[in-house]
Amino acid sequence: MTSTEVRKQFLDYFHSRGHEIVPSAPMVVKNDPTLMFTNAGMNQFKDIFLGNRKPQYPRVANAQKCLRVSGKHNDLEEVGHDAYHHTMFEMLGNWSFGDYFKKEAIRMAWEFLTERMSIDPGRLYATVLGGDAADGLQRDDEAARYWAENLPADHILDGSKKDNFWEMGDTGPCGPCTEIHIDIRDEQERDKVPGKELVNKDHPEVIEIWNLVFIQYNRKENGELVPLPVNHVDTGMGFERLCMIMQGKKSNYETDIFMPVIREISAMAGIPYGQDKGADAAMHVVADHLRAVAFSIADGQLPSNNKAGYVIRRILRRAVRYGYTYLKQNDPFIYRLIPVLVQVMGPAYPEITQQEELITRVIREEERAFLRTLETGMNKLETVISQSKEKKERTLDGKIAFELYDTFGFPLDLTALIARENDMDVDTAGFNREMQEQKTRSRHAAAQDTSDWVELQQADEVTFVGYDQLETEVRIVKYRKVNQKKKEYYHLVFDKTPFYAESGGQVGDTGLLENGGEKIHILNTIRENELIIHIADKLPENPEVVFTAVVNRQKRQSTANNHTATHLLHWALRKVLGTHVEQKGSLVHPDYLRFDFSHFRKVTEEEQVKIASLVNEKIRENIPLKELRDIPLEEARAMGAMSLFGEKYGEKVRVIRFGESVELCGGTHVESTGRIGLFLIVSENAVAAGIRRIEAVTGRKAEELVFERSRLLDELKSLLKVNKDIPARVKELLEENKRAAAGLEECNRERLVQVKDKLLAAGETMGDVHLVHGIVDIPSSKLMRDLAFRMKNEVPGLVMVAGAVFDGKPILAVMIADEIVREKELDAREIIQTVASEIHGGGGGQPFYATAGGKNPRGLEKAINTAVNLVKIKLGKETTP
RNA sequence: GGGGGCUUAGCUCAGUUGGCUAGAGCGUCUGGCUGGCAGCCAGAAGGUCAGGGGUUCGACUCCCCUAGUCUCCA
Repeated sequence: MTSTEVRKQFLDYFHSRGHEIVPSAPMVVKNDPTLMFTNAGMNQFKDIFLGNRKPQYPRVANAQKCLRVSGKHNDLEEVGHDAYHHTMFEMLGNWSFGDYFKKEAIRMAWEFLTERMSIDPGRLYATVLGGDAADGLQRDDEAARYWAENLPADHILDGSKKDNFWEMGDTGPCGPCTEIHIDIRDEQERDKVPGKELVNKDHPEVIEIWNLVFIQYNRKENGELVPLPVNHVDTGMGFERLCMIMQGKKSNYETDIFMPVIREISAMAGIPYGQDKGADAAMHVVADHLRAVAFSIADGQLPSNNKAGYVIRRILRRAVRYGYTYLKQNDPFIYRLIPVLVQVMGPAYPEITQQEELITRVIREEERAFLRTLETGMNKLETVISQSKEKKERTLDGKIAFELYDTFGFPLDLTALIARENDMDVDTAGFNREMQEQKTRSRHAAAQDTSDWVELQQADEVTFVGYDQLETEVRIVKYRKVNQKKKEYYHLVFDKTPFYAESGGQVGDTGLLENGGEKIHILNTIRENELIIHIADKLPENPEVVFTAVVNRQKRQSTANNHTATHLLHWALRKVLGTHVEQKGSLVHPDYLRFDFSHFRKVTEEEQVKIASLVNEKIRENIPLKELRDIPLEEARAMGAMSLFGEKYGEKVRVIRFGESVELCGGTHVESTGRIGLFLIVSENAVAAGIRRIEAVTGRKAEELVFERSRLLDELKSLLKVNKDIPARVKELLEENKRAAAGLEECNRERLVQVKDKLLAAGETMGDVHLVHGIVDIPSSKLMRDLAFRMKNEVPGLVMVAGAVFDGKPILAVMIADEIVREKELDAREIIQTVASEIHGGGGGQPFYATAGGKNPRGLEKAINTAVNLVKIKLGKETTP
C-alpha cells in the first residue's frame, strides 16, 4: 500500500465514522508564545481543550505536519541514527470534543488497524495507565476493559505515569492515555522472546504506533488534578511508521516517502545506500531535514539568526554537516534534491510545489553561507591545533572547543574529528562544563514566574470590539501576576476589549484602564491563541468593578494608516512586479511599516517610484473600507482574497477590501484610504535569498520626512548659492576641490623640498652616517612623515632627528636608514623614548622610524640635542674598537 | 531574553602588548603582449578602518554607547 493510499484510508475511515476532515494547520505556529512549531496534531485544537474556544464540530480527524526539534520533544540529535526518529513527520489523528470517549476511541482504533489496514491482531499490544500513588491516580480499568473485548489479557500491559499519562505542560488539561504497540519482528525472534517483554523497551521492531489520550483532568499550578466538566479524546499516530508497517519495511526511511530522495542523494554522492553506517545515517539526516526545512520555508518561516528561524537554520546546517563529513559534499547539494521532494510530497501538500523556486534559492544560499562558516572555523581550529602541538599538548582545551562551537558555530563532532586526525583528543568534560555554565546563565536570565490565573467571573470567549470602538466598559474576567527580570507585571483578561492584541505583524494597542480617579496603564496587548491579554504594571485596587478601557487613539490611527498602506503596497507590488510576489513577513508599527515579499531581483528605482505612486494614487482616490466579518474561508477565496500561509481552516474569516486590494486580515484599518495622507518608500533591500524588504512611512511621519528633505535642499541651496541643479554645482565643487588638493600637494612638496634642503645643509657626516637635525616648520605629523620618508629615500646613511610645533604641541621624529639600523644597531624607538620626556610626552614606532608627541614645545630643542648626542655616543662607541 | 564574536577597498579577508606612509587576492580601469577553456605582463583608480563618545603625545588597535550581522543558550 502506498503512503498516499494509507493517508487516504485513514481519513476515509474516520470520515465514515462521522468525523469532519480538516486540513493540516501550518507547521509554523503564530499567536502562541509557548510554541514555535506544531509538534502534535492537537495543537490547532489546544484552545478547545483549554476552554477558550468552542468546537465547531464534535469530532474531527486529519493528517497534520509536525516538527519536533525543541522543548519537551527534542528529537533532533537522534535523527538519522535509527529507523524512526524524525524532525518533520505527519501525525494522523482523530478527536472528540466532549463527544465519544474511551470506548469508541478504542474500538475505532482497533477496527482501523485490524480491518482497514489488515494488521495481524496477534502483533498488537496495548498499554494502559497502571496508576500513580503520588498523584492519587487509579489504574485505568475502563480502558483495559474495552481492550479486553479484542485483545487477550497478556497483550494488555500496565504502564507507568511517564508513558501513560499525558500532560500538555506543567499545568492545563491532561489525562491517562493508552498506547498501541506493534511487534514487527520475524517469527523466529518472536518465538524466542514474547513481544510483551519488549514493549516500551526501545526495541526498534517493537514500537508504539498510536497514542489515544483521554483528557479528563486539569492540572493546577499547585499540582492538584481537577476533573474536567467534559471529556475529550486526542489521538496521534505516526504516519511514517504506519507506512513502514504497511509496506513491510523495517525502517521509515525505506518507505516510498523517503526512498526516492535517498536514491537521489546516493546517486549524487556516488555512494550506495545500505553499505556504510555513517553514509546511511547521513542520507537519513539529509532526507529528513530537507523535508523539515522545505516545509518551514513554504509555511513562511525562513532561516534566520533567532527564534524559530534559527531552529530551521540549525536543522539545515546539521544536514550540511552530515553531507560534508560522510558524503563528501563540499558544495551546496541539498537544494538539488528539491525536485524529488516536490514529486513525493507535492500531491498532498501543494504549498511545496507552488514555492519550489523560493525554497530552492533559500536553501542554496544557506548552504553556501554555512560552508563558508565551516571553512573559517576550520582555519581557526588549525591555528589552535598547531599552537597546541608546539606546546606538545595532546588534548584540545574544552574551553577552546566551546568557543569554536558557541561563537563560530563550529560543531563539536567536527572539532573532535579534526583533532583525531591530528592525533589529539578533545576535552569534552571541559566543553560540557562550559555549556552547562551557559545554560544556567540563560535560564537565570530568562526566568519568568507565572502565577495561576485568578478567575473573577465565568466567561467563554473574549470578544474583541476594537474594530468599532476605542472605548468600552469592561470587567476583568481573570488576571495573573508575572515576574520577569525582577519586575512585576499583571496579565489582565477582560470580558470584552477594544484593545487589539499583537498579531499578523500589527503591534498591540496601548492605553488606559480607568475607574474614577484610578488609571492603570496598559503597556501592551498580546495574544495567547484566542486569549487577549493586557499587560499592566499594576493591579487595580478593586479588580471586580467596571472599568472604562481606553485605547491610545493616536497610536491606533497611525498604526491603521500603516496597515492599510501595507495592503495597498502589497497590491501595487503584485501589479508592478508580478503575481509571484507573496507576503513573507510584515510589521505594522505606528511609526513605520515593513513588508517582506518574495521577489528575485532588486526592485529598481523606477519600479519603486511606480509602486509608490500607485499607492498614493489609491490614497487620493479615498477608497472607503469594505469589511466583511465572519464569512466562510471558501467565500473569501472566491472573492480573490489574498491569504497568507496558514489561516485556520473551517473558521470564519474577515476580509478587508480597498478597491482591488482584497485580503484576509484581522488587523485594524482606516475607514477610507485618504486618511493615510502620503506614502513614501524609505528603503528597499534584501533580507534573504529571494526575499526583499520594503520599509515605508505614511501620514505625519511621511510629512516629516518630506519637510526634512526639503529643508535639507534649502540649506544646500543657500550654502551653494544656487537655485537649481544642485548636483551640477556639487560636481563642480568636487572638481575644484580635487584641483585645490592637487595644488596643495604641489605646494607642500615644494615646501618640503625647501625644509629638506635647509635641514640637509645643516647636516654633518660621520663616516657612513649622514646626521641631520633641527626644528622644522611643518604643519602636520603626516607631512613630517612625508619629509622623513623622502629624506630616507634620498640620503644614504641617514640619521634624522627633527622636531616641529603645530597647534601648540611639539612633535619629534627620528628616521634612520635601514642599513644603519642593521649595521650600527641604532634603534629609533630607543632614542625617541629617552628624549620624549623633554617635551612631556611619549613615543614609539619601528626601529627605523619613530615619532613622539608632547605638551611642552619649549623642550623641543633640548630633546633634539639630547637625541643627537645619544646618536653620536652610540656611533662613537661603535666606531672606536 | 542572556552570553560571545564580527563590521578594514566593489567582493573575500590579513593587520601579533597603541606608533608599519593601511595591505593581499579576486574584480574594475588603462596600456602592451597573446590562436586556447579563469590568458600574460606593466600600471592605475578605489578606504570617514560600521557610527558616536572617551583614554592617550598618538587609536584600525584599548574602554563605553549605538546600529547591523553571525553564533550559542533559553
